[in-house]
Amino acid sequence: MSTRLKDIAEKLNLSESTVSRALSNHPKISKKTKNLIKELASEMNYHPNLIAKSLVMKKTKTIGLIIGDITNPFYPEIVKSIEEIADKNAFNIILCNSDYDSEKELRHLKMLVEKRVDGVLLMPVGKKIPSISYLKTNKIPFTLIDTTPSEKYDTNCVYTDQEYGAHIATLYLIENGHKEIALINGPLSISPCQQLRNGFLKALKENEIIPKKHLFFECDLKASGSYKIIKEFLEKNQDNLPTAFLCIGDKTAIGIYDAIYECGKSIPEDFSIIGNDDIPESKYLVPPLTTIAPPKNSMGEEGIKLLLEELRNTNSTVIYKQIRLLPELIIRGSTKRIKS
Amino acid sequence: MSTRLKDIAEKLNLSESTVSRALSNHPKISKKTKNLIKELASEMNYHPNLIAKSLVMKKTKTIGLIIGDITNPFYPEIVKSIEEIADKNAFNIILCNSDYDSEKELRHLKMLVEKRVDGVLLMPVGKKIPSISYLKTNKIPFTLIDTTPSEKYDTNCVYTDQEYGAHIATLYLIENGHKEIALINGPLSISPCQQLRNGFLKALKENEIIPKKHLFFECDLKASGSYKIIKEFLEKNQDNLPTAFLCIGDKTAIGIYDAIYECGKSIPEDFSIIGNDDIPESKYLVPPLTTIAPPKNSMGEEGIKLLLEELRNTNSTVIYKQIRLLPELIIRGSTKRIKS
DNA sequence: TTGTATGCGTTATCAA
DNA sequence: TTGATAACGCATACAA
Repeated sequence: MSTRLKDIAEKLNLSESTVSRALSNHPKISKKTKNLIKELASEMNYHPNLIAKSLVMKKTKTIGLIIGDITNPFYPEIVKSIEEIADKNAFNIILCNSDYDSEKELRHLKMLVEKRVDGVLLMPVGKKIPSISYLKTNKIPFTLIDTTPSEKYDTNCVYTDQEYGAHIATLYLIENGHKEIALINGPLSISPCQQLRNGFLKALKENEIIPKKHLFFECDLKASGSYKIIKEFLEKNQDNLPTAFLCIGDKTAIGIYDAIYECGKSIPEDFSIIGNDDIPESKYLVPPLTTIAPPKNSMGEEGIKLLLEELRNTNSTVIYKQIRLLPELIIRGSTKRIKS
Repeated sequence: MSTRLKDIAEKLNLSESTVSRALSNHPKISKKTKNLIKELASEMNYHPNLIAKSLVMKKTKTIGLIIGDITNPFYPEIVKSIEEIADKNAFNIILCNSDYDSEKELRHLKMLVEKRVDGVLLMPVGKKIPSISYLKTNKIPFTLIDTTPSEKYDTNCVYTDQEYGAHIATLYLIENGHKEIALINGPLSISPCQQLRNGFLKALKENEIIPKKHLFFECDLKASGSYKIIKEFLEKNQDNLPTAFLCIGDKTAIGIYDAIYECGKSIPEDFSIIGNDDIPESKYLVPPLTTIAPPKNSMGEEGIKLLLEELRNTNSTVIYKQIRLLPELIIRGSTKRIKS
């Protein structure tokens, strides 16, 4: 049994309240007794029971963080900056992996609510409606990270403008003489893929390049997905080939590297490639991958800050903020100027 | 205000206790009232307050996990397997980064204790004495991951036998004709570095190779550390060069890659290199890095299992287990057979 | 400046 | 099968 306020109080013939006050630096207490109490407390190896305190205060000083999978190199930086700022504000993080499964996400969410976390940071998977409405109906403060808010819900969120990223990446290719650009996208049902497409089309249009149907591909988001599709494409087509690939993710780009190399072609001599995500291994690829880098640290920082702000805000009227962050094109070795 | 047992009880003219029993599937309760209560509970959007429950039960179903830095690619896999198994056992994880600072580690530890986590999983930094004795004196169940127990403490721990790893790696080099092998180590004050050295020396001795002083290096653990030292070494020495490098970490190996390339030499033609850690980017290096791979998943799994076991064990006598795990040599492209 | 009493939401013990 | 009551460890309003 760990020692309680009561134990200290009894030894000193004081009341629990004074002990409580002494230990929480309450103003109305004499220096003498305060020091006395503090000394004994540390002698008795007292550690306040934050569970009991939470019950009284209705605050746990912990927030829930739900991500896809910490093993995905996209997340660690985000998680780190969140934990860092949370720590500075005396909050702890309960980390949950949804494994991109919205049922699991919801299950975690329920647990977090039952544990009475003060708020939730959510990086939702595909259909985010159930989780969001759950949070809403239970009035849990939360902010969404790396997702655009659906129109139906007003929420705190921070997102990176992927359309912008796709746009500058495509412009960069065009400026370097590329006109036949393939878009290796993921399922169009999810927002980032739509945004990639939009930014891509926008850049094409601005340069009066007509999109060609046979250069649009849709794969799953693993390296193996793009590998298969592009390998087959390269084997079957000798002409009408693109000079560049714009990919929905770095993993996708890696699949394309493999496909290209297996066909005896080289990068960037035969094809320029741009990825998206800037996962750590991308800079070690041969050649190092040019990629659209999301502002991971900012996403984490702004996300947790937004949440903490809402937690501090005692007004009943909450004003939701949507923070738009811009990705950055990191130019490495997988892109090359060609004669146009 | 979220709804409480009391709210449900009042609406039904029942006592709190029956409602409690109904909701926790207590046997002694009639089906009728049970169903009645359950229905109303979900109607009223009831979520049990686990804080209150924890206070009574003295169990929080959450465990603290302290690692160095989630941004270090060594950790995510470990964290993932821990979270997965914890989840299956209805536990949550509070994640803390120590940033390899033992004061910060201790600070986190105190917070975790105050939050009354049921147990702690600790991947301690250098001097682990303060944290461990803190856990001991407070009787917090814990297990150490990726660290050998100091003799003074008996604790639960899972560790990988780095001496074994260094041994098989060195043997592999020797079998492939290498005799002049440089050891790029970290500070000998920390245990893994000593183990690396021991395994290395053992293999040398078994093959009657006499260790040469000028082939022992001691750097910090960043890529920049080994880079500087080896670059200088290669520039100053034309002969007496080693044919292979055994490194304390993959990062260290990356620094050596850079140094070697800048001196116009190549891998593995001029030098064979073996790393240690198997971080994700290593397989994308050119050439892909041969490395000693710690059993990350097993470390996480065995660690959390050990802790859960201790938590389940209601006996007052605890038997501590030390689980020894073996690393594996992953042979990729950075090592080559030479004529001996 | 200190003490008393009450409540936070739950489970558990004992009666009914 | 159900209910009343105490307890978990703390904070706070009110009284002294």
